[in-house]
Amino acid sequence: MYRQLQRHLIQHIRSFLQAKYQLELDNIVVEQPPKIEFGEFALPLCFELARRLRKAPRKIAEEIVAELPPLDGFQAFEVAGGGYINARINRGRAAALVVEAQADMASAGQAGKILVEHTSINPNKAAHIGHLRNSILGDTFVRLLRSAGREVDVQNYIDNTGVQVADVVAGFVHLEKKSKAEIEKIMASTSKFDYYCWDLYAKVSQWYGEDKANLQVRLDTLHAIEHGGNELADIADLISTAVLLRHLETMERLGIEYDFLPRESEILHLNFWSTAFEQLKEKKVLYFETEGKNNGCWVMTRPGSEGSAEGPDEDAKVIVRSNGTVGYVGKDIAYHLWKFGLLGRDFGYKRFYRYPNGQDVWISTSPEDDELNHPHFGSVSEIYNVIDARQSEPQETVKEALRLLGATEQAEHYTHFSYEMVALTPRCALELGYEVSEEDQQKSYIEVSGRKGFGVKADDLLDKLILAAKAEVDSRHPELSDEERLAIARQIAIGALRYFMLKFTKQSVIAFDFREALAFEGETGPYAQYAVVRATNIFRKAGTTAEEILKDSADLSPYLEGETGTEIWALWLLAGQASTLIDQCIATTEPAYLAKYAFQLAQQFNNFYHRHHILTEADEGRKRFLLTTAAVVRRELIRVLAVMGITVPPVM
RNA sequence: GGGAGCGUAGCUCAGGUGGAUAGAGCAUCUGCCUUCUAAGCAGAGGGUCGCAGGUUCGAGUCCUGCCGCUCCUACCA
Repeated sequence: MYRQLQRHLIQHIRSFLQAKYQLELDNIVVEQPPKIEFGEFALPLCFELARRLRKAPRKIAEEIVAELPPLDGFQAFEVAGGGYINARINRGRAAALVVEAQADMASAGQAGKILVEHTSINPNKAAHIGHLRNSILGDTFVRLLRSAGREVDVQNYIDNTGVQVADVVAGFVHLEKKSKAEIEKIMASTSKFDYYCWDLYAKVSQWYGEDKANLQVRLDTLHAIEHGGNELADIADLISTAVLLRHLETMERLGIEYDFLPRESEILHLNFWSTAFEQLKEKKVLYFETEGKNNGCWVMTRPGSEGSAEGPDEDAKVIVRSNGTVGYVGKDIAYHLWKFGLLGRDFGYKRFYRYPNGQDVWISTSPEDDELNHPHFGSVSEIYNVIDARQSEPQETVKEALRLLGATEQAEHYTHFSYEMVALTPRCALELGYEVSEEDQQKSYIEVSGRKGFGVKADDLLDKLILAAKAEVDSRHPELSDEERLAIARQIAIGALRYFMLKFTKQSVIAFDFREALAFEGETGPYAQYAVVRATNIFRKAGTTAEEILKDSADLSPYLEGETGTEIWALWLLAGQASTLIDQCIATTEPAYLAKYAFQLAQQFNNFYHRHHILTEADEGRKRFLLTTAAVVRRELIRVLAVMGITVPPVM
């Protein structure tokens, strides 16, 4: 409702300004007045006009208000403050729009498929809370896009041939002296092979520090894996596939699913790089350095730098080393050319995993294993890479390479969805039994490190949340079966976790603390879920449903006037802004706004719930109005929570 | 050295392209369960928006300079 009316208002003002002053404003700012009594929209444009028209803002506002023609759906335009123009909408009409919800549905899907890449955890250890932030942000953004009618493919990039996997392979083979068969036995004996690798990974990192020769083992292992077709590569494939499956299971617990898993092994073996290298050389994006410290390397000038006037550009980014091997940025350039359909090559595809709903996850594979009738991923028009802020430099390099290759359009639709890391508070680290140095104890947070085995595992946190929620549900609903209570506890735990990860803005480091993450009160997911449950209870006790109430609505305008009416109208207005918020979250790639909105809507509903007792209302018309109010808020709250991947239990 | 970001209540954080009296949650204190579930509601205290200048009708927001903190800046991935 709000989004639609706002568009009409801007259009109306624009054409009026053109007719009256021959003014063409490309950006008409619309705000919401600080108080609902002032109306629904506030236009500060007269302050801007004051300079151009050389008149006092208030004077201009009076002039405009006096001559502005009426607009359908709007009741009045008024001058306020030092020169604001406030607009009042017709409450009854607007409320009817909210009830219908038709006009507010996402604008017809724009053309062009979008690719969102998120999660991309190295398949050598269990997922931790930092990975959770990535996946939850990415998954929520996917849901935002889909709710706006966009077609989205979700990719989870698997670096199955990198050093991190090599580290664990070296750990199994050299530290634990395990054969492939013995590793397979370990896998079969545990349901959490990723946990086993977590500990081993930490041990290996320490082992490297003990002897320089061990570092050579690491390098040799890496090279064997990259080359492929040997025992170590087979073991790497075995381990990385097993850990990847664990990651999919962990994410599935949170309702996070993928469409395609491109692997680095295919990027290597299908020679994506050599094709990209030809293009990069031909377009002179890379040049061969013949002197200085980068002598013998293929390098790229850094974005923003003009290179040095004389002598070699020592600051240039090395893409191909002097020994002829390519770094990961090079492989990433090739991969991104593929994403936009500019590489001229494709992966092989095979099915890897099937979700309970029948949806398949595909994985990249060699041409021999390519399944018939597979879907094609890639060749999209827009991409979003959910990758933490530390990688912004390489991300810029890839984008710059696209630009220099002439793919300017694609580079513009390349978005690094950047976010800050999750760290642990020193208190939390101590609680977990880690040794914390004096120096670290003084810090406000300590960075999580998979290499040191320092962090909170995703599955552990979720288990802890479920346990805490279960205890609450047990005490509140002894009449339910254990199975039912567990199902509810799971929904609450997921709601708490997803909301927690979304409530912070992306650029804020989350200093993780169990006390806050395990909270179910205040600004949390369960708070919003509870508001919906309360609304549901009203309809159940009234012997009807919210859907039924919304089917036929009378004229609500009589109940939206006066002091009480205005107070309830504020709730309607907020409920009518869901689509505005979804648009805003997409435009700014910031899901936190939606979390904030959901909380505010729940908060205002709880307030309404407390002040207006619906079932004992004697006036039938008024009772009907209050029920409609609850039904509308409930529907929008459920819708917004669903975009955040949060479902609502039947009772709490 | 260069680049990016951050600094707002005791703590954790919001504060679209400058706009009306700087807001939440937690914590502390005071009330409210015979009512549609108290995972809730109402209220109180708590602020030199890091510091100093500048831009203008107007600055937490923009510019400059300081102070403090973090990350990036390898022929590792």
